[in-house]
Amino acid sequence: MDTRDALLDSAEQLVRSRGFDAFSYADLSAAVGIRKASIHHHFPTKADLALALIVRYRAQFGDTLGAISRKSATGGARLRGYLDAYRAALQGGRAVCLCVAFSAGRESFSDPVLAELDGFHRDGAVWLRETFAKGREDGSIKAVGEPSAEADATLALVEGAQLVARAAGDIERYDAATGLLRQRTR
Amino acid sequence: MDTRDALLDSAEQLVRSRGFDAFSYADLSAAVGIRKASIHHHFPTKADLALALIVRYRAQFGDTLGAISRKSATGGARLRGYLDAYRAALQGGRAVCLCVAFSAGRESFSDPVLAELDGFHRDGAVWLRETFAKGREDGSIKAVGEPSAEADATLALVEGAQLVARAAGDIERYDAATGLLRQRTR
DNA sequence: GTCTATAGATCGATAGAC
DNA sequence: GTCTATCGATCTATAGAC
Repeated sequence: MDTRDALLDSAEQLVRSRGFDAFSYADLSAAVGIRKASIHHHFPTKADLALALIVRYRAQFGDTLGAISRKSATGGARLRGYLDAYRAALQGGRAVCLCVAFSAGRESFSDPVLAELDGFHRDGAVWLRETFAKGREDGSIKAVGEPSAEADATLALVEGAQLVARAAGDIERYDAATGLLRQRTR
Repeated sequence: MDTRDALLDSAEQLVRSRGFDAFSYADLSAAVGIRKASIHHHFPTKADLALALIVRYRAQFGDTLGAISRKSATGGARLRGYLDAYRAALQGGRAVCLCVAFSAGRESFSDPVLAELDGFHRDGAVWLRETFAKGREDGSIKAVGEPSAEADATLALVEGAQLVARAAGDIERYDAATGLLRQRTR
């Protein structure tokens, strides 16, 4: 793996576990094993690093959603895959997904970063809307209301569940918050 | 109002709009109109300030929930009051409530602060559980599942809705995320 | 209780050798 | 592309006069 990717990987982990404002190039230097000045060669400013992180994350998460779609026969299976993906990102309660971390620190970011963050949320809402529409058609999700309203509610639910679970450092909170929704897929 | 309260008020606003790590005693000094060194007289360390903020917020929010309970005749009315309270805290999309801000920055806090934060979440979950139980009895909330599961889901939903709305700087996102739940109270 | 002054650390970022 | 060295700004916190 080249240095740029290693920097992005370590930076993403630091953002997700500590927050964007709470880690420094010194932390990143220690994690990757090169000097602070060398990081600036790859990402001249921290704003450049933030943009690279969110662009990569949005693309990767789009791939993840595509993979869930392909292997899920029903809308309910898709929704369970989505809940599982956010659950895995919690790392047992020691991190949140990058979008939650970025949403929480939105004051620190430039407009291009905020635009990507908004795009990430819109991507997720579109995918969820299709998922609920499918689940309503095939009967694999119970009591489906307006799909776009279900999508907006589900996006907020999983991000809030991550936040609450992370605050307590306990992944049980995520399961408790998402339990009713998961039950609707059985 | 005495200086200590003025400091807490300004600090709370700064935390909710920028995040705990992203404001400094210099910002607080400018907001309140006394010198940085004078702030240390009231709150020797920033950790002391954090604890005072969350303790006060937990107590105030408990009062708010009590007031909602007293003026609400049904479980549904209580739930609408809860959704309204979190909506008002958004300040049009320019801030989040203190618990969301603290949850997001949990790495910056000492154990006593995290214990208060957890207490805040437990208080809210207990109140919501009673609210859903009441709404199920009096028929003012539709399709109520297990009250404690409804409570955990609702807490995560409103915190996530705040996060998404704040990220976009648009309170419409809060209304979109909470619309289905609100509909269940009609 | 508020002030001036400053300590000591850390921050993001840059210059220039190799 | 990575390094040493360093800059100027900012951070939390303290000392001591008033």
